[in-house]
Amino acid sequence: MRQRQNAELRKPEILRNFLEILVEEGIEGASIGKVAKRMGIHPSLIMHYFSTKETLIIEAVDHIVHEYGVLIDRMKPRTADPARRLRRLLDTLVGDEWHRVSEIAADFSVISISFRNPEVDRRIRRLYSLYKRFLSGELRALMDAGLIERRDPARRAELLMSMLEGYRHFKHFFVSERSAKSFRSDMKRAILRLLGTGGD
Amino acid sequence: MRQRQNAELRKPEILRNFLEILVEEGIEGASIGKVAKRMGIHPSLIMHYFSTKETLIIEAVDHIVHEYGVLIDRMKPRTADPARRLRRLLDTLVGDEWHRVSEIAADFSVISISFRNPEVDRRIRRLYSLYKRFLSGELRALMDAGLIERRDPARRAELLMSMLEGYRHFKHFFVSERSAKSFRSDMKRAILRLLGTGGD
DNA sequence: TCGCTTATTAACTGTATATTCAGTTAACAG
DNA sequence: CTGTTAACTGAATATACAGTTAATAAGCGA
Repeated sequence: MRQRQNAELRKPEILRNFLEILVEEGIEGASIGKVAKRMGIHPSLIMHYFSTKETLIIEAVDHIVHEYGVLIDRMKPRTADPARRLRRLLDTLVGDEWHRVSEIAADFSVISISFRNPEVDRRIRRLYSLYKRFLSGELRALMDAGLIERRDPARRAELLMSMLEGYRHFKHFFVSERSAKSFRSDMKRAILRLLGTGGD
Repeated sequence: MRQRQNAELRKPEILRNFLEILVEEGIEGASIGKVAKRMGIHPSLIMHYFSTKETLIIEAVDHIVHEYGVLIDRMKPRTADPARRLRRLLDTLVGDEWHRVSEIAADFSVISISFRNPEVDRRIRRLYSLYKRFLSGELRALMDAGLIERRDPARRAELLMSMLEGYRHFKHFFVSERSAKSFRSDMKRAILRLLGTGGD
């Protein structure tokens, strides 16, 4: 019996290690045995905290989803000035911070799991709903301020999310081929055009 | 020895069954044993044709990539009339056919694999290159015809691909919530706006 | 110090995994 | 009919897997 810790410390530590393996080896390579070996503990200790692998996966997904939730929350505007809000929104959405939170490899694993795991699917959908609600609200405010074209905010939000998801996906495959910077500014301009700002 | 077939028949049959399981259970659930059981053959027969699981995976990926390649090829215009070409291109890109070729669940699995398998990664990148080259060419032609705004065709192609990838991703999560039809027409209009057509 | 809770390990189970190898059977060419 | 090739099977490999149960040991309050 090496180190003795309590659940408050051990559980997140297990979760962290599981997520690391998920990134490195994908869901097909993420096993309880590997997590235990990496941590230098007995596999059954993991079973002690998470009674089944399924719950370990769910809690890992919850962790990722929660991090994105926090990020969305942090995006909430601190200023009333619409022009600054728009700029800040854009900078955040196509900024690096957003993409640093969670490894894209982990996200793909999670989505991959969601195809067969209804619980995981529900969580992703809930996150997207939150995201959409936030963006719709922001767009509506920008429309009211006359900064972007007045259209159905929810539908515009869906298009915007679609674009951002594609951006994220593509950045992974093209960031090395060409400077990520110019792709980012291209994307920003494309978003502004989609939203219908006066200029450009 | 039940049925005796030759490699030309057996190999693709194994591949087909493997892909089916990949869609149903993901890469984490796709095993040689399951494929064998589903086909009513012995696991070692699969090893006989594909000496390792790795090559089975690679050949499965090749199959999917090839199908997309064919699709891109089929998109090549049959008419010289630029307006019709633009319409046809749009219809194909956001059309159902494109998304029916391969199950999106399989695609996610493939991308998921690509994070750890350089061979698979290479194949995806090659496909994207082909796709980009095709789209760049088409956009250039449309620019020459004065139908869309004149800009760097390659960069516009990247933005377009990004948008389409996001569309594809999102359609899966939102198609039930709202009519896919209106989302599709929204997307079409967004693309036209991105490309910069005269009206809207 | 006693006793309780809980963290932790040890020793398992049964099943699934990919892969190997040696052998068998069918088809077919000479 | 014979020999060769290729399709196919069966059994066995070692390893990894998730999960169970029972035994220890540490910490802590009484």
